[in-house]
Amino acid sequence: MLEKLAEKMAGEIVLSESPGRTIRKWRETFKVSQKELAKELGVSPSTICDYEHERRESPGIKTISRIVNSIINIDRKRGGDVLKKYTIGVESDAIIQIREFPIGIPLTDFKDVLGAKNVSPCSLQRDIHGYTIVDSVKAILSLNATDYLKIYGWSTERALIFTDVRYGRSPMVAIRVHPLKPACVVLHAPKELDPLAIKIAELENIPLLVTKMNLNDLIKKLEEL
Amino acid sequence: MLEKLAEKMAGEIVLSESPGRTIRKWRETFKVSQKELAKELGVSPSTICDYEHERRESPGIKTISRIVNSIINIDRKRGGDVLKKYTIGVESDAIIQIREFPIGIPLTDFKDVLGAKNVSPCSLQRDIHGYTIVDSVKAILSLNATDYLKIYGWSTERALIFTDVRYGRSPMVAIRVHPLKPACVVLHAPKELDPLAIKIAELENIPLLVTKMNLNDLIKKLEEL
DNA sequence: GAACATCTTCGGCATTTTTTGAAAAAGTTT
DNA sequence: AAACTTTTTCAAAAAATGCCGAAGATGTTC
Repeated sequence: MLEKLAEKMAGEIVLSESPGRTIRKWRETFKVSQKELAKELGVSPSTICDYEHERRESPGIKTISRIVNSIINIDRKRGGDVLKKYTIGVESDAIIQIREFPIGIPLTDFKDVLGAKNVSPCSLQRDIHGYTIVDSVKAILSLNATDYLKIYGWSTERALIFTDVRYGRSPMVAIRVHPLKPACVVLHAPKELDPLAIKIAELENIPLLVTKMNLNDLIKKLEEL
Repeated sequence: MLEKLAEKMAGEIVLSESPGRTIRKWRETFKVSQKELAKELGVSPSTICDYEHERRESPGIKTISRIVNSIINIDRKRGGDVLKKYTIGVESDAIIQIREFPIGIPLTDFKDVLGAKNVSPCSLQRDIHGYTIVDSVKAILSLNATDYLKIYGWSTERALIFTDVRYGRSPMVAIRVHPLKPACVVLHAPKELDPLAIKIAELENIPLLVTKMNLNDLIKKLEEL
């Protein structure tokens, strides 16, 4: 989530008609003075001013990267007040990871990477555009209906990976009652598998995969995708 | 939507551990050769290669901006095949505009800008972080449950502005049955106002505003926010 | 309005970028 | 394996960035 904000800031600056003004906009949004920012960056305040006034027409990306990170960092040191405004609601630790793929990848490839098995009678003939890894127990405890938005990154054409699964029933029930349906559900190392979970998968026509891969390996493998 | 993709590309490149590899990732995602990209940019292919190999540690943002725009442009000239993959689902014209504010703004300010009236008994003591303008008739015809995600940009702390409104009943019913609730609903120039709409607003405790401002003016005013 | 902090402007210099073109390397097709 | 396209490497020269520090302008607070 935070990563996305940083990317948004950087992207906006780069593509802006007036990069300097955009830098300023963000600095002011975070209520950081030039002096403060300069100190964090280890440069003199006049340098910041020069950037904001576009004395350099095309600052290097390292400079932009440092500026963005410094602004965020200053806010963090202060307690992250502005940051919190962007991380909708509470920064729940129920969501372990959210990722988007640059382009759709075939679900079958995704399955193979996970070393997973399709336990539902649903076809894997489709592409997904990202995945979300959710701690199923924490999710039930901490996520309210609105927070589900977070589970879906950009599109619903994504896989939902549930970890810490008992029987796989509650994750599927949650999906059943919610209007936003993922393209695929992955249960990570369930103790047992509730037939009802499979039934729901069938009803909703959402492929249900099961993997027993170690969680860290799984995350690593996915990151390589 | 397209703007966001460009921003994402630029932001990713700037903040990447390896900007060169990220440039390459995007070039390849769009299936553009170095030569082709070089031609579009008006530089020699070796230049592109040098960037991808980070011969320059911190290229200027103008360079990045040109690269991102060129890649997208090439795809566009070809028919926008890759671009389409990013505009999740159909580029519905039901959504007229989506915007995020850098920071929350008081709902009362928002109301004043619209020259709107609060027809519900709900308090305006809250901030919103963005708004979505939706053509209510087209929305009913073309948006399915999953597409509602699009209506909500980043957060649900936003105003939903419905245009082309008859009585304001169906927009409110849609909100009633959906788990994601906006912070405020604005009806644009309804012919009449159904009491049920107000009742739902009250039940859900969502302020219901009505404005008669001309749509173009309204969009313009909002853009100035 | 004096004292203060914040911001703006700019000369100047070391360091980098930007870019080319040519030649070599790597990958594809036939 | 020849013919082809695409990618890699690199020296060199002009241009631009990155940065400082001092002096002036602008705003704020007491």
